[in-house]
Amino acid sequence: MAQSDTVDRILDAAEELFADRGFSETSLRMITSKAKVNLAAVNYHFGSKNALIHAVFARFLTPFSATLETAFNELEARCDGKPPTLNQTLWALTESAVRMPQRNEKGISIFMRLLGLAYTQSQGHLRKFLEQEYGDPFSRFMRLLKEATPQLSSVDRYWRIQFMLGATAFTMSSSDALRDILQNKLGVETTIQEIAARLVPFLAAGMQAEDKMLIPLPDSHAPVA
Amino acid sequence: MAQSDTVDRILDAAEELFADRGFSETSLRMITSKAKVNLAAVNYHFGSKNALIHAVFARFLTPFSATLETAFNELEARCDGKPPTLNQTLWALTESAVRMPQRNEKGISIFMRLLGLAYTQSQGHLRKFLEQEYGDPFSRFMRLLKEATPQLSSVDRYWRIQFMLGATAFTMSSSDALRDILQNKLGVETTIQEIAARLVPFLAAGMQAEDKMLIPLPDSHAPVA
DNA sequence: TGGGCCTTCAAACGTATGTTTCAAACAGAC
DNA sequence: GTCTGTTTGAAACATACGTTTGAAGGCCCA
Repeated sequence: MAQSDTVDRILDAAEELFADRGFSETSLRMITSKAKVNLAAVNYHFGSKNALIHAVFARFLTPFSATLETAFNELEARCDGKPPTLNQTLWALTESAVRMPQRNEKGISIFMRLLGLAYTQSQGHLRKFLEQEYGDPFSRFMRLLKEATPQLSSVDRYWRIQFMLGATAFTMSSSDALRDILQNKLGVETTIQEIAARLVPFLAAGMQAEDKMLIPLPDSHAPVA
Repeated sequence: MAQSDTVDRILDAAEELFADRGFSETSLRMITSKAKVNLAAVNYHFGSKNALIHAVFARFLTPFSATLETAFNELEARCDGKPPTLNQTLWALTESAVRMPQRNEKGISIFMRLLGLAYTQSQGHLRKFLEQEYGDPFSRFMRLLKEATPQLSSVDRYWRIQFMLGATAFTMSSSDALRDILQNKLGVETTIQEIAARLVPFLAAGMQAEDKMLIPLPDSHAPVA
């Protein structure tokens, strides 16, 4: 198949370049020359650069959200009635991500970085696209988190979820570089699974921290309640 | 002074636009028209767009790193001999940020977002600039963290610091958008101080989580209590 | 008042971008 | 083999960008 070959080569090149340099900083010419296809191929197959960005996300996110859906189904079935714990919920997500069939060894971390970029760069179109295309599994995850942390106020939970997202997206997105540093400095090898194994307890502990405020702001500043 | 007026107006406009839209997505023409100065003024006063970006950071970071230095000094003096605790260290940082004299009410949050962007967008020149200009207080902060968590292995500490950085950078880098969402969904107003007050305990709890691993590695679907 | 210096201004420059065009190459069906 | 619809190719398009230019304006001090 000439077509699907071209399409996939474009998607592969775009995915990697976007993850390396961001969306605006990656030109169609970089993508097409890395993919060894004609410049016009992008607009022919995808219609526009924005549509290509969406396609890159869809290629990963569509199967992933299906995997996640069944993982959540199994989890809820196993807990019949009772809400899953925070650890179970986090682990169901982590597992689904790690188990995703990967095109290559850096598949997952590339994609994590893309998600982080999507969240950070205020590319309006991307946010809208992700929300209306994959809002459902996300809402479900949020619901599970809510049921697993009934002791938190809505506002607390909201922010702590953001903190979790941040720690995850940030770490995963730069895990290649971080692993290299660790390798050089401490001579330790690390797999993405091991990172996840360290991350989940960190997140769970943070999520369940009891106090909003351990230390009063010194002197002149009124502490935030 | 006509000059300093122009320079400051450019810096103000640039700071805000960069925070809103990122560096590459903000053109000099947007900046100069928002600042109501001539297009050439940027290259005249700063030399280039990159130099302008550096100047935006320097205007905040230079006084901030001085404030931070004295905060660390005071903290270590107060603890005479003993290493400051994790919470004290985190708060010293947070406090210094919050106490910075602000040009306007959104000063701090704008700048936090800029720092987040600097960390995520892999603008090479920016990273190099920040490292060699403000690397010292950062190293000192790292040393304090190490002394505050002697129970952690180097590897554990390394990763958990990455998690903290991630949660912070990521949250700050999108804090405006997040606050908007929160405002619309729950009708709650949030200041950057309140976000910080929620973030620090989250980080401290995660940093001090006792277990590396509650859950078996993902080959088995075994759940966790 | 006039000369020198710093600053502003409008206009242009060269380059890079996303997108379009249209002819050539190709595939499969009859 | 010829025809038809799809895919590639090289080139051009219009636009936006960062930067440079050279003249005009404003200010201070001799």
